[in-house]
Order: sequence, then structure tokens, then C-alpha cells
Amino acid sequence: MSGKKMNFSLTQLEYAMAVHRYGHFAKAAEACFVTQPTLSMQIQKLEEELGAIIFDRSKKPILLTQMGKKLIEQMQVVLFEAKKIGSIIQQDKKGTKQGSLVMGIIPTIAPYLLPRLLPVCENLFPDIELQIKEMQTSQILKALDDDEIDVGLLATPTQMNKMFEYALFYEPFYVLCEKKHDYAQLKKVKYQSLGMEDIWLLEEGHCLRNQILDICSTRRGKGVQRRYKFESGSLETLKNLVNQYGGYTLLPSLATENIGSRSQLVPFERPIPAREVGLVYRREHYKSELIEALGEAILKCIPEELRKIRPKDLDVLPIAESDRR
Amino acid sequence: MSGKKMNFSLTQLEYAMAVHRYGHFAKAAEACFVTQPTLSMQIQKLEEELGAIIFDRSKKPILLTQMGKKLIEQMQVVLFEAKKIGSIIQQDKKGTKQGSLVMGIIPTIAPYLLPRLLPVCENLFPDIELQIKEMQTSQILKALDDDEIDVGLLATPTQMNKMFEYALFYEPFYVLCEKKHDYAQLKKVKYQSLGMEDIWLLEEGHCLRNQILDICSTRRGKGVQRRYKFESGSLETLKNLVNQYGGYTLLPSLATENIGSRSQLVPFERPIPAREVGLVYRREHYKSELIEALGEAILKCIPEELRKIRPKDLDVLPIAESDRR
DNA sequence: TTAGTTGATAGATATTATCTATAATGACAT
DNA sequence: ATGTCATTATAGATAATATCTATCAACTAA
Repeated sequence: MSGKKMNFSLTQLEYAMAVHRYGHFAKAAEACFVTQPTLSMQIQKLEEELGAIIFDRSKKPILLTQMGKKLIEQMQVVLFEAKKIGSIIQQDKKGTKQGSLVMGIIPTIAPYLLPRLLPVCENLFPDIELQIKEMQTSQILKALDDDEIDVGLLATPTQMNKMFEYALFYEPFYVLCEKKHDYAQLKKVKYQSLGMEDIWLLEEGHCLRNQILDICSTRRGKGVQRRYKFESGSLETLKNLVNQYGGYTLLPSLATENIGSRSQLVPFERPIPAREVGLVYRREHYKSELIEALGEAILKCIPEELRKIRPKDLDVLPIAESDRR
Repeated sequence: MSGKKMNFSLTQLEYAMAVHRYGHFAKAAEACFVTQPTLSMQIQKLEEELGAIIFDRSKKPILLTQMGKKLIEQMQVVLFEAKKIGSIIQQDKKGTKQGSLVMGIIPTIAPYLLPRLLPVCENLFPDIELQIKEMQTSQILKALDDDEIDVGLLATPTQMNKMFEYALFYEPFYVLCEKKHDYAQLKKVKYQSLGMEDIWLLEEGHCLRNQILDICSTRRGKGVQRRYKFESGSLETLKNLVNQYGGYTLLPSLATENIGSRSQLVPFERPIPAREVGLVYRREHYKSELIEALGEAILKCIPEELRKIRPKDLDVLPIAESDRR
């Protein structure tokens, strides 16, 4: 019954408001940036559509009819509520400049980047509430998909075609071993020579674990049995393990500060294994402007030498299929 | 700042609501009686216009984005308020069948018509609140112009081109005089023979007064001095005056019941002077349907002989210029 | 892979908003 | 009354846009 289509437009309501406001078609038309005939016709259409006369054109200035009074009041309400739609967006777009942004970061980056990044953000976007969650790659991708976080910082490329990817920097790996370890005697390590016997690994779920397994896989085929002594949840634990019990592990560049006193860092020979670190967000994300600004901020706060590294000097590892879900 | 034009339409909001409701473009399109591509494009346009993605099309059923949740809520409000505009009208249109109608009636009709009309209306429109004001012609025309009354019942034609006129019946005049009066000796009176000496008149403002003066004006030019003894506010008083003090007056047909015992009614010879009685309302009045029904009701309740009188048998008097303002 | 489902895109067409130019209306002064 | 002015309405042309049909592209499930 009441479900008949509404055949009037918001524009018509605005025109009506203008005529009411100015009491004069020509002036109202000017205020609406249209010509007077346009306004006349649209008001007529509106009146016809509603089946009621809104304006008493015989008065100067033009007055509302009884009916028009009631109608214009409600039109006011409609337009006010309609404008709110726009302002909901704007408010959230301010979220671009002074709202909130939720970011997921993988655990092999977060502890090393955040101490640098947070002060910079504090400075660049004083009004933005940056909320950060430490999450593994698969969790980040799901959360992005479910629209629960705005952006993820992780090893790329993800190959997720729903997502927009934005490579930030390339992070080479280093070998960390005790000073007495064979590798420590070398200036540089060939990654084909890495063995599985005494490597410390992250536990499952970390994309870095799979990348490292990838690096070591060149020798894995040679019948050498894996012998994982222990699997850790964080690189810091790995560093401690190396320092205390010997063996070795691989560290991404940002994690190479503050190694133990009995440990030594050894770079790779070319091609240097590395990972690409980038921002990922939904292709249609409306905060993309802010996200790009965040990317700039991240680049600003990493060490300069890292920033300058180009992928052509590296062997950039993809992330494992299993980390994508 | 926030005054940028809203470039979305109510239709688009309805489409968005439908997609949200059905979680499915094709079904939503069907429910909106448009094709699926139409819906797709309009939703895209809406999203682009707003600068925000509303729907997450990768989910089945289609879900709202974070932003979409906020937006759809507000869209709901806008549509609700917009529908109210329609229902304000409908409610008032019911005012056509069960609302109120304000009518102005001139004092030379009201007392004779109302006792007949009110019971009929009671019957025909039991739910209509008929509000009646006794007003003089000029007051009625102003009140119509100011949209304070819906319709006027008065002597027509008014010649007001903003108004819509609807002639109902033709009301001949009669002479009322004491039985001993010269006129009482005649079967019929020639109106050219009417004198001003002993006529009782209504006070100024009544259109009937001017019409009667018009009738008598044929002899006025002959140097006979007007000698108004008294001017009355109502025809009933005139009737009493004639009955008590002699002299004569003119009465419209409806007022000719219940004359005093010493008085006599004398009809005119042709051409019989008469007035046209009709309804007047604003050309664009949205209650015109009810007003016409009211006209029918009035015709139904006047005496049959009056209803049958055609203007060709009469000398229908116009109303005076001075009564129009 | 191969259908089947579903949303997006393309091009054609119909509708509608808007424009310019002009007419009709009403008020006011001569 | 009559012409002028101010104001709104109308007409016809044009530009913008909503909608259609037909088809494509992406994803799902057999």
C-alpha cells in the first residue's frame, strides 16, 4: 500500500527548500545554480508527484500553502538526514587524517619496526589513533578479508587478487650463529651450504619459517634428516638459543640488532636470500590515502641502508602457499 | 564546506537497501523491478559518489563493509523520513474523506441552508468535520486567498481568476411587504417599479445589499431621494421590521419561509431578478474532490423547485465590485 | 577441466533534467 | 483603460543519465 515508488528526488526537495527560503523562484534558482525555468518545472513536477500544491505563487514573497508548511518541514528533515550520509563518510575520511587505523603486523617484523615507527607516526599523524595487532600472515589476510583490520604489514607478495599490495622494502637474511660455529669462520655464507642439523626454527604459522625452510631445501633433498630440537615463537628466543646453546638461525635484517655476546652475524653470498616487506589492504579501501602515508612513514623510519636495497641484488622469496590461509 | 551537492538519489538508496536485504544483486534487482546490471551500476555510482565501498561482494550472501554498516543505517533513516512526505499527503487526502473542511458562507445564505445541509452532510460524510464560518463575500475571498478556508459558498460569479467557481443554483428574489402595502395588491411586481422610500436594506458589506440596490437603481436616477430608516445585519431582522413597521424588502428564495403573519410575499414579473449561488475554491485546491461532493450535497438539500430553476428564465445579478475586496 | 552461478561491462535506447527563448500573468503607474 | 515592469510558466532543443539486452569475467562446485 504505502510501498508505491517515490518519484521525487532529493534535488527537487532542495529546490523546494530554496523557493521557500527565498520566496522567489528566480533568486532560488540562482542559489541552486540552475535557471529559473528548471526550478519552475521541477517544483511543478514535485507538486504533481505529491498531488499537492506546496507554494502559493500569488503571494510576494511566495508563501507556503497549509499543506506546503507540513511538507516543507518534513523535506527539511529528509535533507538533513541525507546530508548525514555524506558527513558519516567525511567523519570517517577524517579518520584518514585524525581517525583510527587498525594494522596487523607479522611477529617477525613488529618488535623491530614498532619502536622506530611509533614515534614517527606520533609526529606525522598526531590525531590518528593507530591500533596495531601482532598477527600471522594467514590471520592478517583473513582479517583483511573480513574487514576487521584496515591494513597488514607482512612479507609479500601474497598473490591475493582481492588485495592491493604495496612493496616497501627488501629485507635480506643473515646467518646468526655462535662465534665458534663453522659459519662464523666465513666472511660470507653460500645458502646452498646451509644444513638442517643445528638450525633453530620458528614454530609453524610464521611465514618466515617456511621461507627459511625454502632456503635450506637445497640440501634437504640430499637425505639429511631434519632434527628440530625446539621451535620457538619469536626471533628473540631464537637469538637467545643461539647465544646460549650454539647452532644457528636465520634472521631478517631488522632483527639483527642486539645479538648476544657469544653470537656472530654472517651475511650471505650473492644471491642473497631476502624477503619483500609490504603493506596489503583491500583493493577498494577508502582509507588508501592514509595507508600510503603510513607506507612513507615506515620507509622513513627504517635504516637508510635497508631502504636503498633493490630487489635485483637479491633472491626474493615468495611466501608459502600454506601461509595464505 | 559541507554544502557540496548530494549526487545520490533516493532510488540509489533503495537499491542499496535491497542489496543489503537480499544479500544478492539479482534478487534485489528483481525486488526493485529493474535488471541486475541496472542495480550493479547504480550501486557502483552510489559508492563512487560517496567515495566509500558499501558492499563486500566477495561474500555470499553479500555483506556490508564496516563503512557500509554505518551508511546503510543512515540510508534507512533517510528513506523512512522520505516516505513520511508521502504519508503526510495521504493523511491529508484522507482529510478528503474523513478529515476536515472549512467553509465560509455568506450570512444571507447560511441561516437558511445550514439547517438543511448539516443533517445531509452528517449522513453523506460521517467522518468529515465540516467547519463553517459565516463571512461576508470579501472576507471569504480573502480567506480563500490566504488559504484559511477551503471553500466559500456565496453569490457568484466572483470574476476572481485565481479561483475556481462552481455554480450550484439560482435563487430568485421576492418582494416581502406588509399585506396593506401597494405591492401586496399585485400578483407580480415589475422590478422597475420598486421605490427607495420604504425599503429596508441590509447594512454595508452584504453583497445582497448591493444587488438589491442594483435592482432598485432603475428608479433611483429619477431624482427620488434615498431615505434609509435603518440598516439591518440580517434578513431575519428585515423580515421582522417589515412585519412590524410596514415598508418592504427583497428576500432571496431560501429566506422566504416563516414570514410574519402581517406580511406578504410577492413574486417578480419576468425578468425575475435573481442571484447565482455557487462554491468557490482555489484553483489548485487538493480537496476539490470533496468540495464537489459537498456541492452535490447542497443541491440535494435545497427545495426541488429551486434546484430546477435555470438561469435563462432569470435576470442574474453580478456581485458588486466593492464586495470583492 | 566443465558447468553453473553471479556480478561487472558494453553499447543501444528511453527517460529526464536542464538550457535558451518566449509567452502569459499580475501589479502598478500613467 | 493601457503600457511597462517584474515574475512565473511554457516550448523546443540538447545534454545527462537510467535502464535495457547481450555478453563477459570470476569464482564455485562437480
